[in-house]
Amino acid sequence: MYQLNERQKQAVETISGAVLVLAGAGSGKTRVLTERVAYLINGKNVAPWQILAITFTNKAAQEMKERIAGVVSADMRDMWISTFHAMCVRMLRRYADSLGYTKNFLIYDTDDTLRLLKKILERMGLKENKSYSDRYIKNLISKYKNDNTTLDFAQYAEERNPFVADHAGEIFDEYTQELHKQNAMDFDDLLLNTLTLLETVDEARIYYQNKFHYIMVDEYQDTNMVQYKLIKILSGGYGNIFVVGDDDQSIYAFRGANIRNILEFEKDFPGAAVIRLEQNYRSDKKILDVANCVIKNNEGRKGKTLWSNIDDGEKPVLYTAGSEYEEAETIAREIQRLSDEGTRYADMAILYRIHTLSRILEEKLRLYAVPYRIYGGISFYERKEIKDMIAYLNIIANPAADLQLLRIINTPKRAIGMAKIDALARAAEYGGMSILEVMQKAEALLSDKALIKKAKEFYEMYERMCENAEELTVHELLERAYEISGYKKMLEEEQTPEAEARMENIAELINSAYTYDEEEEASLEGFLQNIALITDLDSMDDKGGVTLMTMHAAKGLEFDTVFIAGMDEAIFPSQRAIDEDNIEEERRLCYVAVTRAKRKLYMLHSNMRTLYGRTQPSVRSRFLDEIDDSLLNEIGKKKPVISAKQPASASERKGLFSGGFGFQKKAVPQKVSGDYKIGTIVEHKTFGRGKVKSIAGEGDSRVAVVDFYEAGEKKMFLAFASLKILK
DNA sequence: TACGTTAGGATTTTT
DNA sequence: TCCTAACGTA
Repeated sequence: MYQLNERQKQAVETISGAVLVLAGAGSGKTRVLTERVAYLINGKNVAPWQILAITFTNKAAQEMKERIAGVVSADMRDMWISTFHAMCVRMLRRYADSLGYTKNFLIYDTDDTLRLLKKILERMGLKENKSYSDRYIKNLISKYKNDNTTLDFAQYAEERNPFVADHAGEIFDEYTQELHKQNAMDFDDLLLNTLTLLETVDEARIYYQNKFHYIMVDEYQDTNMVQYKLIKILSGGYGNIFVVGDDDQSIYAFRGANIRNILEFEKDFPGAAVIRLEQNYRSDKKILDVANCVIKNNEGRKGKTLWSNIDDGEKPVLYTAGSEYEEAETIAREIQRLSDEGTRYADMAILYRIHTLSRILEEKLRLYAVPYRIYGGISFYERKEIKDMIAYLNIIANPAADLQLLRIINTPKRAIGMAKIDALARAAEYGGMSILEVMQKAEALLSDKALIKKAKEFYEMYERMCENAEELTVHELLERAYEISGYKKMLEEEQTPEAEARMENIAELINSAYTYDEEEEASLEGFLQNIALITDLDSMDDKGGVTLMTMHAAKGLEFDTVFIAGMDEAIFPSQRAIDEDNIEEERRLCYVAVTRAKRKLYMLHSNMRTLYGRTQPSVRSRFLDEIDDSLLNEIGKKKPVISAKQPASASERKGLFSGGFGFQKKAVPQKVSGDYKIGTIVEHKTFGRGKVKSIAGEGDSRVAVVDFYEAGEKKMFLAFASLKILK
């Protein structure tokens, strides 16, 4: 491993006071963080329990733990290396009662939160009101909590969206009350309540301020207002606060991150040292030039210029395609070529702004037999089957967990529908008891015969699940619930690839429970209390395919070769960002995407694109225009060319990279295609099949007269018509 | 209650 | 275009 450079060394050894390290992409910030911990412990005799290191994801925390363990011999179990949320849970479990919760409070994840809000909105009769969608309200509440303003929610909401002013306050109050009644906190409450704890409970504040002599925060540009305040208080004892971040990589404003935290660090912590890490050890100089060219157009930034000693690669490529099909095919073909040259699939990635672009990419990768893996979408613990199984565990551990019970009361199907659920819930409300209790005493409490029967059946099943539960390990309980509930049978009978995947996921869950059971003090309660915070069980196992992911998901990763697809206006930057004038964050995203590449970078744009069912001419991204022409190897058509659903012409498919790039080695099956000519048989979605009678015009305005067999003669702009060429 | 049809909506995502 | 959620019907 290389020697630390001067700046890195300075960052490692400046241990007292406030320090801001502006660490550009690939500048070795993780290295600095681990070396610094090692320096504190080995060199300065700091005890591990006096150190607090905070990350954003479990994965990052895990990685840091492993790397520190490699360079430090001291016992690290006493050192706090965790995410913000895990840290808060730890503090709250200790002091929960001083905030009016019990120590075993529940953590509501996104899904639980949405369910609860749905219930409240329905109760208030706002279900059909489009202004009050559950997702929107959830985001608004989350933003409100993250911002930590002095406004109350009703005011906050009204400022942002007058259409929601009437009921915002009431919804929020209901939501808060309901959570508290359930002894539950949502993700944002974890942070917010910890802040309240530290602000109002002297004992807790003094304890932690004295405990943590050295505090370190990774990815500081992603912190929100509450997180900033937490850090501010926690470092109030010794004042040794060390944050690492890159304002140019702040891409999470939409979920509450506030870039002001990093921009104003020196104001927030007067006398702070600022260290810039600008030497990049990852990318070729030519790639960094592109990144610098783009990011320098941002106004609100600290200012950094990345440089690199590596300079033996090729110029980044800008490829202009005629259609998204051609774009995808170009990528697939080039990947195939690079693979033949010896680049491993796992060292290549395709990045895009929106998930929807992955579909066509997938299609073409399959066509060219390129192995790939798609990341994103739902994470392991958000999957339905996993949440269902967890719900079963939850009701075993806590019979009063109504929300969890409702989740699985009719999964698998038990003929307990809306009407029956309603009746049960009402009886529970009326009797002041849980729904399970109602089912237990069904005969005494209910009158409907069919309902009593169902309730008894369910309760008997539940009892079998709970039988000597205390003596069983978590994975045993899971296996039993899986069987007894009929969930296993349901999936087995489905006989679809989806059900197959679900079964594999549940097997994976049981497996992770098994691992947990090995721990000391393993208990069902312990397992459930931590599970809401775990998310990346499906961590990146490289099975060796090309990686497809959003640019957001790619932050922190690196690849030898990176393709950025869909560099079109309205996609990247997104239409929303253009409308709301949020271009700077998009530009930072572009910077992140570009700097993922180590040796080769391809940026692609298409002159024509079908998105959400509409085929439209597409203009190249403004970010591409910001790059000096001399830095890029431009390939492909400059002028928009007409293309229907298939790549335009046979001559184009042969040598897409006509400048000497990728000729095709493998024969690949192709669908019939060709250019529009008089006599071409075409198909239109509504008009059906027809024959081209004449063509006039040029470029975008090329018009064809088509004689449809059934609909008769129609004049069509080829650029918009979305005609399928049959012959 | 379950299933088929239709209308509307469609970024980015961790905990 | 495609997916989901909500609605109406057997």
